[in-house]
Amino acid sequence: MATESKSLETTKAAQTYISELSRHVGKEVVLKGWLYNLRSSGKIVFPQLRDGTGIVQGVALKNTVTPEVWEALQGLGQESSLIIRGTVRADERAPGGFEVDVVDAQVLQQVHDYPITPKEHGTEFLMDQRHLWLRSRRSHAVLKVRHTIVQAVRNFFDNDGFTLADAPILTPAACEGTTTLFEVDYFEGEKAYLTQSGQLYNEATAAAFGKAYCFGPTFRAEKSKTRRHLTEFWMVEPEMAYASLEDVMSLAERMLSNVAARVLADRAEELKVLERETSKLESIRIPFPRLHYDDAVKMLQEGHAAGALESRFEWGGDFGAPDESYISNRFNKPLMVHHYPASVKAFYMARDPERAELALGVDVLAPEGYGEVIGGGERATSLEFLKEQLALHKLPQEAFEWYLDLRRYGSVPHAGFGMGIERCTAWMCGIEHIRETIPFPRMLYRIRP
RNA sequence: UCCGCAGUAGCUCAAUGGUAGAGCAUUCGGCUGUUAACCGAAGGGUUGUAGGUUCGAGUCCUACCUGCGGAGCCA
Repeated sequence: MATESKSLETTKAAQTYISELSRHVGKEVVLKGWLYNLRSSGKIVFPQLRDGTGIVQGVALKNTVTPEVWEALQGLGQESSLIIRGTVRADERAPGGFEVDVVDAQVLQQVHDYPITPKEHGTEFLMDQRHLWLRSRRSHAVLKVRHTIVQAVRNFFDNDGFTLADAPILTPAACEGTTTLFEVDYFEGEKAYLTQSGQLYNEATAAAFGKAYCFGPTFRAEKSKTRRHLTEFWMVEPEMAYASLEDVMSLAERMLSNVAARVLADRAEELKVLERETSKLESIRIPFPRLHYDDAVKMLQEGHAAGALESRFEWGGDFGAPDESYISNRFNKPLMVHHYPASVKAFYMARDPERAELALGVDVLAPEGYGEVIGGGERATSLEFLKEQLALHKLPQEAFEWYLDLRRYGSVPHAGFGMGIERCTAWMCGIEHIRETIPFPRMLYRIRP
């Protein structure tokens, strides 16, 4: 239910954004946005305007505005689009510190039935209304933090000598397992899949640029229904030629501490909206604790003996969610667990020369139960070893010939990692659900809106 | 795929097996400083679907549907 406004004359006026109001105190400005909330008290109304950069309260008195303006503001519903002309005034009573004394107002569209009210709502309902929920303070704050994380990550790599060289999204074969691929039926005589990692292509670009990274969407057809999973998520993957496991761990901790510092500096307001304890982010500083898989297993077995864990963890397995939480909760910083058994890691992982059963891999486990945010390691360099591994993992060698070429022509030690942007965002924001960290989440049982 | 939980007004939730209710939202009225404003009034329901038990089912039973949480797997 909506009524169109007839005259849009004032839309031509130069717009001031709410975030810039401090520079316009005492001056007249034109604000263009949407009604966040309206309160009225007889002969005074308080329209709260939202414009994407902030929220500000306007004040209109019946005897200081024209009858037309007064009438236009009466009974205006949430998210009505409108333009306000008024004078900026510093006011301690206002949440943002400023108010606007309304001189003129132009309603572009009156709205009366906006579905998201200022009261509580369930997640299912809000997710169905995601296209509108994005306008809320909370979504706005989370996505602003995401934006800053992406920006910080890219700046970090750009300033560290990395070249952005994106990996393809349509691929002919799996990078890791074949069970979690989305199949695309388009290329003649051949099946294609949506990428589940840019990893293998990064190894090619690292050999071309020395240090390269890709940043893009990733698809996993996992039947996972947890707060840590999306079927479509964004991943940043750096890869370095002439680099070791040690180099990758150092890169990961430098990047994460850099990102945390950026979020603290640029998104203080948003962290406040999200009621995030900033001390948790302040502790994300170099160096991060490092734990050998053997020692992690010992820690888990002691945990079981002390009654903190239900089942006794045996050497050789991969950690389950409760195991991860138990270990990472013993540290107040991100924890780097390295030297996993090769059997639980991907085929391209390099082996520990001293102990062939160990892979030179590392997982970075975020504190507070956020789990694995980074996975990476050193890659195998030997052509023969990789051929064996492909066979062992029952992967078709023809599909990987181009990859094997990287070992035929100038094979060097190299290493890299992948970080899930959404998991990182959920952690920095301190929110329960990863699905709030992406504008339009795709999950098992959710492809709309 | 497996285990557990839930579906009642637009939304969030109540309702011993006995007349289906409240707050918010909406509509109307009141209020010159409201902060999820407040006060008064009105409209709003095939209780997820289909069966069953019962004099009587929102409530008990069965199946299905939808969603949520977790496991496995992963970032």
